[in-house]
Amino acid sequence: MTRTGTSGRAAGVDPEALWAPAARPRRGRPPAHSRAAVTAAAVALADAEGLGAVTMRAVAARIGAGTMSLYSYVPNKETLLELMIDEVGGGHRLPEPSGDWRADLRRLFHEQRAIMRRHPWLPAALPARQTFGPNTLAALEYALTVLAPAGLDARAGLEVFSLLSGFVASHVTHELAQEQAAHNADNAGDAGNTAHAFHEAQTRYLRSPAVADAYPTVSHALTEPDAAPSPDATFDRLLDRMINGLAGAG
Amino acid sequence: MTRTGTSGRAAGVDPEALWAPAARPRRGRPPAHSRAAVTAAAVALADAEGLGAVTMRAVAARIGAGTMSLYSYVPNKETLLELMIDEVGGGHRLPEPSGDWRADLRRLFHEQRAIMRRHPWLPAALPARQTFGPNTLAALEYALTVLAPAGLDARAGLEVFSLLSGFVASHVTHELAQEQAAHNADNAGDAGNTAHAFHEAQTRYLRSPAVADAYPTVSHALTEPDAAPSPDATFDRLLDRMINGLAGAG
DNA sequence: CATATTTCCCGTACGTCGTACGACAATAGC
DNA sequence: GCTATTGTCGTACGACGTACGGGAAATATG
Repeated sequence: MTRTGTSGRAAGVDPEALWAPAARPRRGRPPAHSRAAVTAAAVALADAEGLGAVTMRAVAARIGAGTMSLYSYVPNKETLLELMIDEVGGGHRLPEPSGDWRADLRRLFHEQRAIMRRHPWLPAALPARQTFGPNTLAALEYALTVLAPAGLDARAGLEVFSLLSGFVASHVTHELAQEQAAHNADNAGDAGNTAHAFHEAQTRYLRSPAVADAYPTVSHALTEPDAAPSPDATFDRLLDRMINGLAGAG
Repeated sequence: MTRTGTSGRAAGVDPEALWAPAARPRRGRPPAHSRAAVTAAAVALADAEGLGAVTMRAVAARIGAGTMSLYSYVPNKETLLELMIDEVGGGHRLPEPSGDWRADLRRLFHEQRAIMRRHPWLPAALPARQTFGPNTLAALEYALTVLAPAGLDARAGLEVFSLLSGFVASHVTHELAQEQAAHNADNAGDAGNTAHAFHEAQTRYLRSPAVADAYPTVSHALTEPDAAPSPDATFDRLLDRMINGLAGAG
């Protein structure tokens, strides 16, 4: 392992070289793969088996390459994660701004939600990572353009974008966890059985006198079977409130 | 390594046993340390050298124990992280609800911000981890109690709490990153020199024609030296907006 | 076609991590 | 003392990210 510095921040790679089209030399053995192929394999792996399954060895195996061959295309794993994040950001469909900036923002973050649901590892991969690939920049440019008529300067626009993205990520994580829990409750089969058992133990704990006496409201709130309202409607409602709260009054 | 299941979710340990006072047996060799001491050492280590420095070996060394001795007090590292999170949650000072629920909420999340600034690893450790230790539950109970008169049921209250916590974490991360950048810009000394160089390369990239032409607004917004307004005032303003947006109208 | 040059492939190896296992040590009850 | 019980921790295993460098495959030059 090679850790630089004391915080978790990775060393960082020249962004120009990272995101440039990478002109190929005209001499020597041609590469058997490509950065895009490596990234796509990593994304597919994360989609199928979770972020924890994305190891250099596993990604290499998936494209039929030796482990160390990956380092011809990607300087290190941290960078590969940034490439993955930007790659899935290509799923955005961004129409022209309509003039109604609230509606445009809604559309943008609905797209973000859809992308995150398609790639459940994304919310976990995002925090504390700044990615400036073309797809990420495109989404950001769209948001800032749309927000300009709302009376927000660039600085405030960045803040709003970041907070709304964080909201969407956190909300999707919560959504998916709840759907997973519901799924586990249904089939008592062996798949996800340990997860179900853990959830039961947790509920038992939260209902125990030790908890229920000291924190009655929490105990009740967390153990109610909660007749979940439509996830889509909930998201819409919360997103609207966030947009109004954050960008509402100049 | 022992990974259970396909997602990154850890196996999970019986919460009752985890958070109970752990009555000591009256026979056999007495423990040389305690769960609290292990947790405190881990927190101190994270405070001093970052979350990445928290390894079982390092924590053990800090209290003068063999590495494997830690496993008498803590079932695994994931659980130790949960203990750390709850431990620093003990920093909350929660006065009686005043009747003005907006003011009470503001106070609560100001406390959260202060805690996160004191323990900069906390925002990174929080996401996708559900902790139900006494301090976390106390803060949650406070929030739900305070929110009840605002016309939110338990389910909505949980949502609001989770979203506001996420906001604070994301905001503090951003704050600290900016302060770090400002610090790096000042001293061209060797400490943080690579970080400074990386930031310069990034700025150069964001100003390059390739970026500036395609994403002019972003390029401008991200490379302006931005005369940062008072962090405290910014936080206050955003928190107010979030509170009004999320809990504002029934 | 032969050779030199450039580029890429990837087997091996190192250091680090979390943690399973089990021999050993220290206590309390008999 | 002896035995049962509990805590300590040295050793070891299987993962991980990745440095290193020898060999293979292509092109350029003659």
